[in-house]
Amino acid sequence: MPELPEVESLIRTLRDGSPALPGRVVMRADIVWDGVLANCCDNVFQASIRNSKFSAINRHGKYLIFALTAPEPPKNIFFLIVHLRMTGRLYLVSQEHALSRFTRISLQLDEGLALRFDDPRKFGRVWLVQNPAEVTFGLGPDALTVDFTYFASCIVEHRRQIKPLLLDQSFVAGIGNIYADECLFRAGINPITLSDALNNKDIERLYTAVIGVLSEAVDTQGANIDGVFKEGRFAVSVYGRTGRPCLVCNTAIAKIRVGQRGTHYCPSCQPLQFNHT
DNA sequence: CACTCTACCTGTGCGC
DNA sequence: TGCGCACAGGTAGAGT
Repeated sequence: MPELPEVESLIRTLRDGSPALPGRVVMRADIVWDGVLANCCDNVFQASIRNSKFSAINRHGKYLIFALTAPEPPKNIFFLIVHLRMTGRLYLVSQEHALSRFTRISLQLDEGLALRFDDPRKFGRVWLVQNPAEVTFGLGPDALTVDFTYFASCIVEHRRQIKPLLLDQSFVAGIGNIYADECLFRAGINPITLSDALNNKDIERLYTAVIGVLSEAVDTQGANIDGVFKEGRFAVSVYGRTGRPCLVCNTAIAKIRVGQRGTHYCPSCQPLQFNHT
């Protein structure tokens, strides 16, 4: 599942890899499945993006934000927003490369290239907007650069289980199920601890864990999880390791459901200490 | 406000 | 081999 580190990794590949996306011009848009278009119809999408040139690539949480320059003066800037959700994939290939059965959009570019969006589950969406905030207005600050004061005050001002709070994109943007489990493990915090029961030291450890886990995962091009997501080299400690020994204390990793999500943790390293009411 | 459930989807992997 | 089914999870929206 692409989360913040996988999305950031993808941006770097598209921006700095070879071939690179910035500077490429869209010759034609092929919408293979129009359910992927979140805010416009097939015709409008094709007409709007045609002959536009890709420039900056950015990200807010798990949303990819592609700046494009329209061809005719005044050459206004607009944005293609992409959310990969769970199984979306975005990649640059030669136009000769055959479409996969899961290709939903193929953008034909100059220089014989194509930007493909594949998504078996059809959960991923794309938007075309004048301002990225039209899509990202509900998101909290990006998890990689969130500041401690904001982070700490949101935690104590709410009274929610800490894991669902970490997953709440309006609190911080970018953490998904895998990294939520990893961050809580590193911080030694039980996933169902109520947020207002955390003291300053706990919050500091959690903040350090969030920034640390996510930046390490970015540095290693994302997570490496058997059968789930194997693009990168970031080794998970608890996610998907149910029943296997904790890497710190050898206790069997437990799996429970928290807010309808599979949740992995070490009962010994992450004891539930203070959920008084 | 916090929570739970459902819908959206389909590939994968299990038990039988 | 093949069938049925639980499972995976990001997000929105409705309901408790």
